[in-house]
Amino acid sequence: MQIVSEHSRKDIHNSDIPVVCAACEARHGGVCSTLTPSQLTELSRHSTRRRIDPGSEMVGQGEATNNYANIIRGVVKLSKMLSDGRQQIVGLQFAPDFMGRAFTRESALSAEAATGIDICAFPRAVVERLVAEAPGLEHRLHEQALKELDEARDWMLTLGRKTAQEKVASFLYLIATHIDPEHGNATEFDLPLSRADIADYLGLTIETVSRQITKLRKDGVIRVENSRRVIVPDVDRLMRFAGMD
Amino acid sequence: MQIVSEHSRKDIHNSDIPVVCAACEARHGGVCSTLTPSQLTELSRHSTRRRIDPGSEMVGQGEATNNYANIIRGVVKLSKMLSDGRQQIVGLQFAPDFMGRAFTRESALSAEAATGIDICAFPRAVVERLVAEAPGLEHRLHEQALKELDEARDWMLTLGRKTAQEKVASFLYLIATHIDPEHGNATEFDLPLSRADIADYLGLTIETVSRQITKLRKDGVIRVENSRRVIVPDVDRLMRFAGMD
DNA sequence: CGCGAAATTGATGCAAGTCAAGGCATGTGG
DNA sequence: CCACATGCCTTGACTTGCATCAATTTCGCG
Repeated sequence: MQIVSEHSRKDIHNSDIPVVCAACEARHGGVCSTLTPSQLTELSRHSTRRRIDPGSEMVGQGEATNNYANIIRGVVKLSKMLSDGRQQIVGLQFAPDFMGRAFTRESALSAEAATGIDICAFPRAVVERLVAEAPGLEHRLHEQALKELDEARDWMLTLGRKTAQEKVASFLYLIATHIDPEHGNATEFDLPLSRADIADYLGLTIETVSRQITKLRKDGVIRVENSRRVIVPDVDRLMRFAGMD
Repeated sequence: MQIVSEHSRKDIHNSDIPVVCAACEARHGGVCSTLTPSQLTELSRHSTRRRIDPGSEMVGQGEATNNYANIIRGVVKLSKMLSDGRQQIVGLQFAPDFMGRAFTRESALSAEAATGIDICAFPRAVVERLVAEAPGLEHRLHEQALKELDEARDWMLTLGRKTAQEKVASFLYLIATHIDPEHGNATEFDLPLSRADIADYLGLTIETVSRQITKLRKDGVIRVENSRRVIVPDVDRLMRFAGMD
């Protein structure tokens, strides 16, 4: 867990938006959008910005979650493990998602930075107090939970019923539609996950992921540079390879 | 979708609990528990009891959800399908779960009665009005969403990383812990799902499910009668076969 | 009893896993 | 600047677990 924390302690007039928040990339998509300026000020007084290195664990499986956070930049992977070490990634969170679980003290998951990330973290207690007085906030958290539930169920279909080829194509399609702001027909991006992580997300082995990527490349569905950078000339075609119509 | 509906239109004093609700099996576990007597009366004035036959579809994939419902009795399966017909069950709902999605007009799922079920259904509009005035209700719905999210993620681990044997054992363990009120070390129950449904829930084929059940039987982990009735002499042992420690 | 649906069982094939070797970057110390 | 180590990724040869195809068998029910 890395450093660079920075309390915002300026004397701000209540009706103004705190400077840290005004410049915040997550201000509109994130939970903060439902708060009044004074609530935002209250929250920001207790918030800390953190930069976290790729690969470092944020919350271990079974640990108490004492903090909530908005992801400002980067990708977080949520995963579960069996006692013998088999692992499954059960969700990815992209900026500006909200992280941490309202009303549940225990996390059954471990959260780990897939890329380098920036977060804006708040202590549990402050969030819970705000939830009690701002009904819009709970509504917002509820919506986020429903969105995650939909994503989880979509992925269950992928895990249970798709072939390795379709799984890998589905993953690439997911990344293409979540990372790249472009929504045109062609797109290009860096994979936020290693082959090992992709395998854990898709319920496959590293070797199978690698072979399927090679196959998609040979079929002209994607082009690959440096094994991390992917170019998708035709997103619709990728989607068809993913078994989605 | 089957019949036997019965409006509750008695003249009830506001401070009393409606008779239909007083006798309702779902009153405590379900969403209704957070409502005041007058809100409960309001809700019950618009509610209908329905009995639904096994196998009949309640909401199709992509259809609008115009009703919410509490499950009074039975098991509902939520599933998703690919365009070529491959199917995956993404969740089971047991009484007294709440069904239907708050704040989302489209269901990306289809809901089907796995067993014969009884539900208590309310129109969308009434629920939404109550949510607006009863903050406790949204909290309750939020909690249900988080519970379903946890279950979905647990199942992702099962789908992605467990062997066929572990998957079937996991399913039997799930049913044992959800159907049977007994929490002792031994238990006995009827499977609410056919082999085909079990296969769709586990991402396997009917044949593999059947073979693994036979194998568990030969290993003495379970006993089977009439192919639906299952006896688990040692639940902890079943749990170990499910890959859970 | 006899029909149809559901479940079991067996034989065979194939997709994905396993095991093992090698490639390709990036880093480090001599 | 090179020699060597290290961490990913790719590729190949082989194995295996589950799917597929094909009969039966059992169950539920008129």
